[in-house]
Amino acid sequence: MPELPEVETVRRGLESRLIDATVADVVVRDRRLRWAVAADFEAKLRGQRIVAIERRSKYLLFRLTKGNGTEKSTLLAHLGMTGSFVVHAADSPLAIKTHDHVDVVLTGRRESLVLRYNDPRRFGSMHHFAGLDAAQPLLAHLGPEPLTDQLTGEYLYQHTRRRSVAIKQALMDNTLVVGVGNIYANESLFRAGIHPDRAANQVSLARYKRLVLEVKTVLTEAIAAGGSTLRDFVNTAGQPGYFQLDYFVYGRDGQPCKVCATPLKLMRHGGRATVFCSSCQR
DNA sequence: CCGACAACCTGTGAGC
DNA sequence: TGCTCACAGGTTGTCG
Repeated sequence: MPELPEVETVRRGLESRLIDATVADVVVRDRRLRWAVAADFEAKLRGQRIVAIERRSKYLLFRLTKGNGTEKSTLLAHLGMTGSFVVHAADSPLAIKTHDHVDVVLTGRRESLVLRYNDPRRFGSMHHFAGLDAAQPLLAHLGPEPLTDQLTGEYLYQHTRRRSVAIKQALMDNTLVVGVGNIYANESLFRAGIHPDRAANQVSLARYKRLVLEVKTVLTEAIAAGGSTLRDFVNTAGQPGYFQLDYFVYGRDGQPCKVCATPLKLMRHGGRATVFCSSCQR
């Protein structure tokens, strides 16, 4: 389901309802996520108050405190391919659906809430750890955030000089830059006019500058649209996205390029579909 | 260090 | 209607 814009959409939805709520209970129905949910997960979370909800790459970080506020910890969650968080009022009918794996029951300022995690493919994950630890193994090797000044054309150029992989694959490498998944890699390469199969070390500095501009633009547009609507994406109110981002290439193989009408081509990089225009992208 | 590929899972849609 | 197959937003781990 989620790429960075979707995760950011979820983060904003959760933030609007869960700040200052306190964990009253945790129910884990299936511990078998990407990594097994720790045996002491429920106990660690009970009594914690949510003070902030942040995002790093496609991870959500719920910042927590307990007691007088000096004891800080973090709930780290990833939605994988098919995970979703939906906030329910605790007193409304709550039929358990297939793949509703985790409930976090929260005492809010006005009403009791249930934060429910559903994930059919179970590629998502949940961890609780002490502190705000940037050294957490899952976070330690992540590249810069795309929507910060840390991502520049110069940065990408410098860090791809010895990389012969296709630019498409480099762009999706989380150690180089985070948050660019398959959809937005396809879209930003099209917008930048760069052939997805071009070796990363054969892309000029000028073209990396253009690519960075397009990555930032397409991600920003998608966030503004509330996350793209793809299959089962739902926001934290349980509603599907209301806006289908107007894709140039993603999912359009065989159809005419919206710029030059050349039929779009399909190829694969690491098992992931790449759609491109052989005329517009060089 | 780099790159290729398998693995983790279930659901859905296409084709027969 | 029902079966089989390919494929789907992500990331880690292993091997050469």
